[in-house]
Amino acid sequence: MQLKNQVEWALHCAAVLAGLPEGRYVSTKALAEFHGVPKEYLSKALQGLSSAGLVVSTLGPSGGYRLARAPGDISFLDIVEAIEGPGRTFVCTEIRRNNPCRPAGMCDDRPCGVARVMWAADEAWRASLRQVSLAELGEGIAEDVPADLLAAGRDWLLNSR
Amino acid sequence: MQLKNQVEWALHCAAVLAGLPEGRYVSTKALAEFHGVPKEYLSKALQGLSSAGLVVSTLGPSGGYRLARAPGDISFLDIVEAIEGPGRTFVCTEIRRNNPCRPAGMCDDRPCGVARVMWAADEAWRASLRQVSLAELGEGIAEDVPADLLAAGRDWLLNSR
DNA sequence: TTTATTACGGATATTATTTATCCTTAAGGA
DNA sequence: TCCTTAAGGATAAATAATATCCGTAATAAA
Repeated sequence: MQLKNQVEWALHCAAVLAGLPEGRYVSTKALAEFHGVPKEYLSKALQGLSSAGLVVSTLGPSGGYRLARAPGDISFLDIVEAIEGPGRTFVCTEIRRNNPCRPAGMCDDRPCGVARVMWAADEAWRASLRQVSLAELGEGIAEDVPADLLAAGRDWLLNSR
Repeated sequence: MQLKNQVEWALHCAAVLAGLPEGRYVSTKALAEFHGVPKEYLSKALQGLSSAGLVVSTLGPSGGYRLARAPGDISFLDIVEAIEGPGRTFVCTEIRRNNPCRPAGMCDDRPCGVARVMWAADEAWRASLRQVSLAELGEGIAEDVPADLLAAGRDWLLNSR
């Protein structure tokens, strides 16, 4: 079980967009070259962010994407779900119903005991992702990378057309 | 991203094994028919549990599997990892290295900020699974299913050959 | 107004993973 | 001796992930 690599790409793109000056757009092409990933496929990930309402797009030269909300209002979970969908990692196929000793309809109102535990773990995962925003990601990155290098990245992205 | 259905099968098999009298074995065939899943493929899952040391197998007629430890000493995480492997759900491909503005070797000692957050969520998931044992699963199931039905299931499994 | 650039979406191809099935081997019990 | 079993290798089928290609409409710049 592994998350799609588009999740990684989307998160890095979002991190980059979060660092840009208000109102500036960056194109798929620039994001793809900056991250060294295939443009056409990255485009699908960005469309996912767009249809989830996390980013806003605009057409034409100088078009591209920007965040739809403040970085503090976009969580990791928002982005992961935009790419992976809202489904759970554990899917219960109700194999308890195949039990030959089980009367039909028994406990059908209550989720299977196995699923209850697995879903609680899923929820712990989600809760962990929900509590970290792009703003906090930015703070973490600012501790790793000197400010002038971050600025150089911004300039590269904004002047790459 | 979805867990394999073998995870569900393995958990249900483990739950069943946890409810058996000490020292009794149940065959792949019985477990497969009880749960309504393909025997040959379930066998692979059980082999996974076996090579992870969670169950003990024995050959010949009246052979099969039993738990290797007390139900209280086997966690959900043990079983999930036996099937899915120990890897993380988020794999960092270090795309930050492709950043054209980044000096080679920069922060290579420190994991990427995106990965740090994703791995913390992975760890929350694991911690949640680690803290629930088969014994606790059994308690939860005992609340759902009347004792006589549980006994009927045990008998079915032990007398199915 | 023209032209270049862009996001968007559909169609398709390629590759990897999941989900099986089949068969042989060796061990164990009746 | 015979039947049953787990183990493991080989292979096939189905599904999902990872792309690539192309046409369309919108938009800004020239």
